[in-house]
Amino acid sequence: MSVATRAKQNYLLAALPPGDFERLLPSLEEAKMDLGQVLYESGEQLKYLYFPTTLIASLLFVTENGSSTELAVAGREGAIGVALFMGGNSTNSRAIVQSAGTALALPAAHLEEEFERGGALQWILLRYTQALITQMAQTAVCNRHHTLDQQLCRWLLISIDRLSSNTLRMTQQLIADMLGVRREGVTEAAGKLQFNGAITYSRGEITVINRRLLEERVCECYGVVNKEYNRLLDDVQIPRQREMRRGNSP
Amino acid sequence: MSVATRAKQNYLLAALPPGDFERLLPSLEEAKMDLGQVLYESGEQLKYLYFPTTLIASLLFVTENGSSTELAVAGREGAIGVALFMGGNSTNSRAIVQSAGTALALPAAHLEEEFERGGALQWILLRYTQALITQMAQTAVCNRHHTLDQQLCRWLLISIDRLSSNTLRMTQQLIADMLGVRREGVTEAAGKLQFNGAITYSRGEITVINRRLLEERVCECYGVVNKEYNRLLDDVQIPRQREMRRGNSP
DNA sequence: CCGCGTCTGTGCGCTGGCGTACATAAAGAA
DNA sequence: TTCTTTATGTACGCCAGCGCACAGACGCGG
Repeated sequence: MSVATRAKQNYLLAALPPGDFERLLPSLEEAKMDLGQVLYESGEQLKYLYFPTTLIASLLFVTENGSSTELAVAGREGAIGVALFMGGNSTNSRAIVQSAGTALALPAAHLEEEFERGGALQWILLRYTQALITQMAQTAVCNRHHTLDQQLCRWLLISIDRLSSNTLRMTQQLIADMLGVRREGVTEAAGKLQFNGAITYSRGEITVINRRLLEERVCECYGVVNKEYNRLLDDVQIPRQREMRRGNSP
Repeated sequence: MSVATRAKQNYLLAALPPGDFERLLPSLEEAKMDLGQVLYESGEQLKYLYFPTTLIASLLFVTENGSSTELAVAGREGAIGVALFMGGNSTNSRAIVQSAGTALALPAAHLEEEFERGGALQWILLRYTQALITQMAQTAVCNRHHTLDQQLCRWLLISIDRLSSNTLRMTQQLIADMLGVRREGVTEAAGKLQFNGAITYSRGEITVINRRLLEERVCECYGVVNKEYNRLLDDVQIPRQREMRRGNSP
């Protein structure tokens, strides 16, 4: 598969107008990554902006005492490493691969160069960042107000939305780490979902067999974030018909 | 007090190089706002980017059932309405005045124009946004892992950091709404702090009398966010000595 | 000065999630 | 096979925070 074909699998890259897309292409490096692999570490100088094509990554924060919290998830609909163009070049969070696959890596220097042009890439990345902010904000809300059961549903939906299959390779321990809860809590919540026929699982493989049931149980956060993504990305996905600038004149 | 003098009270504006600063000045409108006043509503088209000079604003998300969560706080060290330049021009959150005071309002059109230049203002606003992201992320972490007692300490410190006094006009009910908890919970936590001599309060007025005690009790989140702000803002505060571009070459 | 609205204090039962400890079960290695 | 590791199930006590109900207490307006 050519890099161009791969690149089209990432929604942000696919939304670039032809000129910008082709200018970017030679700088993109394919990266195949396994479950648990670290894209960047907290405080570390970022080297690449990653555009996932098939992988999913999780943005985690790890506290002093070792407990963690997932702040957001990014897959083919987004990019990983926004601190590179926002300034600072590093984050407090850690990004790890939640589902193995490939991404295209854009070296920091090329990203900066392209971002500085102030063209389509800048515009798209900023909008995506806005969507990412929404996701993080909703995570804060969800952590405050919603039950573990609901959060697990949300997490499962978010994950399979970014995959082409509805099977995840993921132990309950790992899910617990993402959600920042006890593993036993996940066991219990997952048990209920399995009992209700929403999912099946065994030893590190979870399959969603009835998506509707998850959607019935999930909290509003899932929908809120999706809606906001769509609002922002709908604009992005017809970039050629729009003026490549900020503002939303009709 | 002249607009220029006022503008210098906001750290972001103050950090602009003379040229950019003066170009911006005529567009800035002074706004005096009271406690509880809404800067923008969820989903509403933003009209201004606000640079607080003395007021503090709270970014809130309100869920379907009416409970709320504070996502971040912004005062003279920042700006309110980042969605304006990030794209989308609206947010899911609501911004309300948490402590009465003044702000300078930059109309959306002027902001866009200036942002498009890709100069100092863009650079500073993006960095600030990165800091804001950190704050939101840490709120998510804090909501997950830390106790109400700790969160109240954090909230108090964040607030007085943005004021010149250490007295807040704020009822416990309002604090509870910000933190997304019960009012009774705040009463209890505040009671402990008063007993320990960290604060005093009565009927909508809280005074921090021993900051150290708060710092001893607060969770790591407070420090993490501050440190990241400083890392990002230290660069900003010596803008004339730096090249006004991204990257952090020594 | 009185009355009323607002703000704060307190009590009680409930539940979600935690910490801990240990039991079973499946996959892989020898 | 048998042993070992890893994944999942279950149980028990504990506590933070919730929801609810109501009791002072302060302050303002009439």
